[in-house]
Amino acid sequence: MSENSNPEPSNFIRNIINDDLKNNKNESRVHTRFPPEPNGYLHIGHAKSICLNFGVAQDYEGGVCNLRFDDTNPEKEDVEYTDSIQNDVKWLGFDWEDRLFYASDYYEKLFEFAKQLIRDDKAYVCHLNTDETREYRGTLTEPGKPSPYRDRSVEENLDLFGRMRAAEFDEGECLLRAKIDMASPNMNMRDPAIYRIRKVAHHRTGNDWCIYPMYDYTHCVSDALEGITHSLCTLEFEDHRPLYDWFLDQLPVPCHPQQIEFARLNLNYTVTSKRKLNELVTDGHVSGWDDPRMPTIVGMRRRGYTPESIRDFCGRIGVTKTDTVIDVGVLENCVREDLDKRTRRVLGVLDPLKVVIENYPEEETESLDAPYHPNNPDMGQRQLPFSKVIYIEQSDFMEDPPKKFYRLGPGREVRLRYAYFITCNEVIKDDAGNVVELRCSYDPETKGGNAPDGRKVKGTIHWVSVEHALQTEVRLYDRLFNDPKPDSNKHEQDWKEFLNSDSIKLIKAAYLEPSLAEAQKEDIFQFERTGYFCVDNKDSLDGKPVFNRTVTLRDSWAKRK
RNA sequence: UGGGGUAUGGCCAAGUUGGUUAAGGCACAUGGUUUUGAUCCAUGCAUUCCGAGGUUCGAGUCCUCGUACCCCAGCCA
Repeated sequence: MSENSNPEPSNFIRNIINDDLKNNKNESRVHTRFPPEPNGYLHIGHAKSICLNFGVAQDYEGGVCNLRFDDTNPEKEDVEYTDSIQNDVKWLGFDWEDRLFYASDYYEKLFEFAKQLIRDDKAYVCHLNTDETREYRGTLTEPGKPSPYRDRSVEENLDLFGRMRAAEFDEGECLLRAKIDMASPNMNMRDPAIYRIRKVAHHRTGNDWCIYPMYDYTHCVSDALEGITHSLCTLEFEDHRPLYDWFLDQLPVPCHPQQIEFARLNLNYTVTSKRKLNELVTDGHVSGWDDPRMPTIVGMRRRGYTPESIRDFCGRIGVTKTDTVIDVGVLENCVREDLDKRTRRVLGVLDPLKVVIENYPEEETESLDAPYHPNNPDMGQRQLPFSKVIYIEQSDFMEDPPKKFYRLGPGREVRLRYAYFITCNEVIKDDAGNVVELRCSYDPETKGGNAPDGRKVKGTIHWVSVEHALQTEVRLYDRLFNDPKPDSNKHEQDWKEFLNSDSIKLIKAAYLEPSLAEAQKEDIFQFERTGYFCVDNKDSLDGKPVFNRTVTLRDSWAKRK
């Protein structure tokens, strides 16, 4: 591939790496890692980090990226999540090859390193309880004060730490702490915890351990043990960097990776905090983590978003240290762009209005050629059955149309896509005055959609033969929230009050062209003039696909109204 | 003056060591093509880079002083 066809994005992290390479730092290696805690499902925010970490590695000669589970808090973690996370990363199109690691792989080494810290008088066992620890820590503006246990001897600390591991203490009874600086203006340096006691089973190590290492201690050491060169994380860890470096400076680790922080992704009309996503699920506002309205990877997948579109999105938004809120429209646009070129066009009527073509023979059915893609003949074509009674979209008829309305109205002529010109002769209403049926006539000369006399029609509408239609369920999804910033802390209201009550519209019986009976799970189509739809990967049955609307088409007509 | 960060058009974002007309995408607007009011194509869209001073022949890029916003007081990550 030529390099100009898809130039690498320029961002501050790549600039740092370029400099490092120029200076022969890290033996000119580039080694990153994606380090999720397996305590939930991955979402679009994680996708940014995944694309960054794997993407950077991919783009440099010999660069690699590890998948590492930061599993140091057994109470919240589970194999359900390690499984789903691996699936999601793979689905996004990335490959960690044989480099799947767990922080829990390093428990024994971490324990030995901790003893080293004690021997060097850089760590001590502290018996302050939680409240006391908080008091001793001081506040943002006042320094903390040293724990009364801070000056225990190396021997005593070694003995105590061994007994912590041997389960001789209860949860919360004591901690192993780093001995740094209780007066540091950086709270993270005020003798942070290294190990705490948790008498719970770990999803991988079972009951082997009753003490678990903290993130700050574990992460930097894990990075170093794996030979990571650039440890990319989000902005809130900026204050932790001195501690990251402190641990590595004390310990005989093989290398000292550089932590670099970037801004996490925020999307408007969306929430991405794990807590809130979880609340949506447990409170039943959505059907699960994979509800098509969820910003989770599984949700977006079920919605019909493609890995390509998500990767494209992550590339377009850039990587900076600026706190920003990206317009979801950018994501939707990436989806449309990808789907436009890859999906087959089909006809489907979601809100049917019956049309009887009076001059069309009663029993006749004809088969019409219909290409799958207007700009790409390679995608082939299928046959469309046409007959006397068809459905068109309710919104494609107006009894009293405004100017600029190109569609059907009394006495008007339109083209049925790939079929004939029809003219509306009569409007039939029910007792309540609702339009229930149109009586039309067709021009046999216009088969295929062109008039031999050269006359033009302004509008082309989609349709489906009633007799041949596949009747199935279609779900129209929309944004989950009405407000651009549902979780802004400036709102007085609870974020859930901004839930969009119309985020799902269920159509029990939509009428689709019969070829769709063969659609397979996760196939995506464009229903002409209405949007992109994907076959639900859960509720679809053989021959009876259920469709989820991925995203609508752009609609400049709707905008005009 | 607790500490750490960030400020470039409606939303993102590029802008190496100061040097001509401040990339690009999204959005928006207008025109063209079109059997999807889709796609596609063309054009337009920051006398200005948070503000005020200053240095300089020349500053988004350097200096000074301000302002706004974000993060930090888990035995979570």
